[in-house]
Amino acid sequence: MNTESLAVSYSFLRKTSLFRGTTEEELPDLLECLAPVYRDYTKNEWILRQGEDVSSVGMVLSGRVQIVEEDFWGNRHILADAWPGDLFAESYAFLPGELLRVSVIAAEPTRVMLLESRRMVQVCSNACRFHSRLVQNVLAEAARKNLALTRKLSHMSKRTTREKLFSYLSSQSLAAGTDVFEIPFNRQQLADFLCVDRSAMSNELCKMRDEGLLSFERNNFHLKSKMEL
Amino acid sequence: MNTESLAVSYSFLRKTSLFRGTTEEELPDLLECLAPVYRDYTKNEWILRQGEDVSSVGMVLSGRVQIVEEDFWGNRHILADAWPGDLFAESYAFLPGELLRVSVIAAEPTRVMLLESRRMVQVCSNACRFHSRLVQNVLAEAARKNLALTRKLSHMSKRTTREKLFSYLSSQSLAAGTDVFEIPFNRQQLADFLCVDRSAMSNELCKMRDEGLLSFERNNFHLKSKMEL
DNA sequence: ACGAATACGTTGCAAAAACAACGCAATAAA
DNA sequence: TTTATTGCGTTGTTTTTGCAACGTATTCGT
Repeated sequence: MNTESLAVSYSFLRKTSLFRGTTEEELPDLLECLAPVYRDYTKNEWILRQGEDVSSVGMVLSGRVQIVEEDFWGNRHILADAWPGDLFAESYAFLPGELLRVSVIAAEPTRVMLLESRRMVQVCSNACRFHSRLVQNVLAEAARKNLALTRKLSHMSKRTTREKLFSYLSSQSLAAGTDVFEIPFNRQQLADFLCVDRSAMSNELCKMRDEGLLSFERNNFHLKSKMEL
Repeated sequence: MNTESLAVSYSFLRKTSLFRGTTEEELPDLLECLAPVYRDYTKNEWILRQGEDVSSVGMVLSGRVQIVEEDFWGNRHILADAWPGDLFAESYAFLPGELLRVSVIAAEPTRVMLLESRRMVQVCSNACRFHSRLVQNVLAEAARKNLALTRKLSHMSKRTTREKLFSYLSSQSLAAGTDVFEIPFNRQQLADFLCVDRSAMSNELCKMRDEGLLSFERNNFHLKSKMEL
């Protein structure tokens, strides 16, 4: 692990969810105020280990990291990838005393930026309005993630594949505002998202179609209301 | 719905997750700066409706509200209760343009406080350091919720009841730091949490015990490591 | 001490899901 | 054009689950 402090491209940062909306001119001041720490890791090097108490938000600048979980028996599960611009450990950083339940490892040679959460929310005489933007972005990201998790959970909490499908499709339909809509998944991806078997799901989908509850072609669906039955 | 603006007890507010850590003296200034709107609702009166675009965080002051979801066919599901001190619609409030996918209804005669999210993150000449505390609290709550959802999801994404149990118990064991630990659920609550049938779960648990993978008595569990097998 | 309520395990059966294997059409690559 | 590859549906078999019903020990209220 190398801790040289090299420059980051402002244009790159301004595209990230964290710094979105900051102007070219205020970004340098903001960065100075945040006092980021830059670190370089080789492939397969640990960035954060399960059990640590972190107080900084991480951002991938280049390369790629994996969020992994080791269970009681030492089995390792990959929970997520983080690509350039993505944050990691952000939930833990804002919860002092909460120990990491996951580890973060560099999947490739990777450079990251660490931002102390304290500095992100703290008052700072000269950069308050930049902080305000930063806080808005962090809150919006947390909120977005929260809603996505809540929605996924509401589908997955259904007992049968049919109910999971209805829950998901109903949600998509309401989001689209019409009973005819397109989904962003193919069958395998939808099955993975709902945590069910693809063929079983495909089967159920066709049964539902045969019963007249809906119709579809590829990713295009049409939910039938009670009126149409 | 009544919009009288009556006082709130400071001692009550200081116990809520949102205002935790504020001092008795700074709270009045902070409240003035936040310009809360107070509203009273009768039983079964809608507070927020699906499809609305909210920009304020709600807090229940007295009574109780329910977060409900209406699906494509009009079936109503109760997603959660919010009690005095609890927030609602907080994820939506920080996402401008994101339309409510749930409704909020008063389950009893209820008084709520609405706080514009803009005012919570905005710079304000005289109360910056109070805002800093508020922002910390909001972020910490979002982070806490996020972690809880992620963990629950990681259990629920397992295919079989046995795997769900292992995922949950392993997580509890790691949190406790020992292989002997207590869980905060009885069997029915655990089954509800993992979204499986109680009797099927009980059955699986006993099979796992008979196979020597773990032992338990009531809420006390002991996970056996590979060494012990 | 008594009956009621609760928590938990157990069993059998029917329903549903996972799994594996295969066929077919559409698309992409050679 | 021919040959892989991908996406999707279909079928049959095995495993797992949900569901309903019941037995028993423990707790609780009176």
